[in-house]
Amino acid sequence: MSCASARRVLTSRSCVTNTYDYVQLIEACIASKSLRQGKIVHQHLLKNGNNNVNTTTNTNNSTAIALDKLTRLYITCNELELARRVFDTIPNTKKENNVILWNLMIRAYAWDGPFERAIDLYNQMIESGVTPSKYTYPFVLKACSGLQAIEVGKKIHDHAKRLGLDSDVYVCTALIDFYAKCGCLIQARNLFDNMSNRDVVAWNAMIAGSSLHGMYYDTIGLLVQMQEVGLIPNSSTVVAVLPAIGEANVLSQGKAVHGYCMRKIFHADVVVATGLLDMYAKCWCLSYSRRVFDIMGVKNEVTWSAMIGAYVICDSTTAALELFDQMLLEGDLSPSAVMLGTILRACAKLTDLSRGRQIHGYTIKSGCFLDIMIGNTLLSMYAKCGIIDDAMRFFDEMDSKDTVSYSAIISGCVQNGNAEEALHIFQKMQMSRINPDLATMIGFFPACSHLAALQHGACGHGYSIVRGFTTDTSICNALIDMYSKCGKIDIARLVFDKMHKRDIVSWNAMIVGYGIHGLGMEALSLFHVMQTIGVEPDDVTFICLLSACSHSGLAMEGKHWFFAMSEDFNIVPRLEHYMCMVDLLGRAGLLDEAHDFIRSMPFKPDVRIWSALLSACRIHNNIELGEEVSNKIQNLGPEGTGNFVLLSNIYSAAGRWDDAAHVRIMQRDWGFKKSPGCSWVEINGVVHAFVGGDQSHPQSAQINQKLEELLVEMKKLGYRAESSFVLQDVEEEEKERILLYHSEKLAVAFGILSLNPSKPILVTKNLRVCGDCHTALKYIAIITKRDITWNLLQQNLSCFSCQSYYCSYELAC
DNA sequence: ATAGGGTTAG
Repeated sequence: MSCASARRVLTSRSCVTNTYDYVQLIEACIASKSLRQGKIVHQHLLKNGNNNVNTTTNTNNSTAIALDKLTRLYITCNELELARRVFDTIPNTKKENNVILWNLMIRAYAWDGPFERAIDLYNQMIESGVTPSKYTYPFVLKACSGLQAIEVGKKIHDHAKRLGLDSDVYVCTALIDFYAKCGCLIQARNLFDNMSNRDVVAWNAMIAGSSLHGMYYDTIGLLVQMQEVGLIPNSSTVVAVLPAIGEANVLSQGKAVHGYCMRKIFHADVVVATGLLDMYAKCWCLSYSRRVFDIMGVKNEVTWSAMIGAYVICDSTTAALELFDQMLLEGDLSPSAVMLGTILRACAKLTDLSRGRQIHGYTIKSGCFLDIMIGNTLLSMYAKCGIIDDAMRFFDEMDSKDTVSYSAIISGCVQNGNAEEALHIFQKMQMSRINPDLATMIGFFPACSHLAALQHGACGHGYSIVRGFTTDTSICNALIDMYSKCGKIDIARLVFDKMHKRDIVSWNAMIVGYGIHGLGMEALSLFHVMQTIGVEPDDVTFICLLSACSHSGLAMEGKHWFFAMSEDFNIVPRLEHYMCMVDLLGRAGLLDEAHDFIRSMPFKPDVRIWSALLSACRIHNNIELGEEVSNKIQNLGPEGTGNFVLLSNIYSAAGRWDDAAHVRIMQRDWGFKKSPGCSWVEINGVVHAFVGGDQSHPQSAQINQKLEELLVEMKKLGYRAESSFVLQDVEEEEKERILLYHSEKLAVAFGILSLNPSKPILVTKNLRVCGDCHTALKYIAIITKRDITWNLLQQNLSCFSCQSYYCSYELAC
């Protein structure tokens, strides 16, 4: 019966007497995919057909057949919910021998999700006593790999084995595909090797699995072997191979595959062409990507997404947004969640908050707002645009959070200068039983670095070893940074030496580590090693190297490498490099040279450049130049927070109290706030912070008492309060009191009280350590026989006495 | 076929 005649039957109100007629009507609807007509038949069946149900076994049977057909119709028309509702009304007794209908239903879920329902249905099928067929397994296993449900999949593998179906080519290929997609490449390979007849599909499953997990050499090896046994790679093989080539950045291999596609005329296939486009982008060949894109006859939504993504990968962010606009103008396609995610990442890269907010609105309208991937991208976009409060609120309001959500907020907090909150969220993450993965840890270690939270960092290191992350280069880079900033330069070097593969970040991080420890010669010799083994330094390397020279007083070497940078390494110095040089010359006491250097710069000096010089004026007590530089900073406008403090301190130290007060008043009038000097110490994983004169700590009384005791002992050894560091005009005795309650000393005293005497005390400070505290610490270390170490956070505000960022009392300063 | 979170410098 055709659909048109079916419509006639229904609209003529002629009586459909027998359910068999319904079956024919529905079959007509399936053939023409006519959902509307199908629903009308369904209504009739419900009204009239019910009368027939339960009358005779015969009609009952045919009703079941009609319901079976209806289920198929709804599946064909992508109406999964309707299909399921009809499916559930078919009595179990009528479904026992109908494996095909079960398979169809499971396939529908495996195709569009929710995957859980495919697995539920499979289990229900077994419970109802229906024996799965070889067609059942590919579907239910696809659902398992979609959910990465390894354990469930293994159980299903057992079922198949018991039914003797695992030797079937289809089932076995499905199993290989499942194991490979879930990362169980060894199991997949075992099954593959034991197969008696491997067809192209089986090879493709194995290749796709290796490629997906970035196993480049395995992937290419399989591709070669497949041809050796006489099989010809098809377009699916090519599509499977491309991601591995892209990830491994092997352009030559990518071109070879492209050539193969041309010969086989695969390149006209949208999927193949999109794969090629993406591969070229990952090899940073944007122009090739664009050429593939431009000559494509058919482009679909994925193609556009891939091309826009290609621009984002290659840092052509503006071009990505332009192409997106062009696509919207052409008007045929509406952006998917994946594409919106890509656009949001472009906004984040450009810190284009208004555009990001606009896309956020769009995701709400289009409903893909609920997609967890989109949620995470939005979260990260807000964090990268510096709107951490919005990011936090967004995070709290997210319905479901996964590892990525936590990783994004943790690194977001660190990026926005709130490392303490990052550690806090990391702890919450563990309480909510979401396991930190590799990327989480890469975000977590910098939080430890910022707080010098060595215990947290070392725990994270242990966890990373257990989880097998420490073979990863980025993890090791983060560890080098963490250990060196927590004062453990030796461990940092150990991590560096043990690394399987070092990239430029590893070398830079290690050089910085030496720099902040005042080990300029080690930094230089590492730089030398780097060159002898042929590692090309980048622009960051020179910033690291110059700052290392600066903090070790290696002015000559610094100057040499600054000029060599552009002459021998073809690296054009940026403003940052010039800043390092001003800092280097200034610290070395070459104030005039530094000043001349600023005048000769090809850039307009900004606040940071002048501040570097001003700090040098403070170190070398050059009031005249200090005043001049300070005026320059004031003329630059209200960016120079904190510089008033520097100038005021210069006056105070010289006893020019009126001038100092004048600067302070000016600062107040300009509405600047000085960030308070703050010191902290980590005790059993808890960070305790103190500001000067702080009495808010629960153990404040004990701390004060300890300090008074120490003062007596220190005086016996010859300590004299260095009152020039008290920048207020008060009596000597008062000055001694103020100095005693500086945040540095509070933190040290608390460390002595709380930590086992055998344990070293690491005190971290956000600003320069006061010279009196520096001296006092040496006495305290001797009196208490403790290993006490400073850790300074701000590069520009290094240790007052030795001008190293990080300094141990044992150092000769 | 496209796809979320990540390391170094100032």
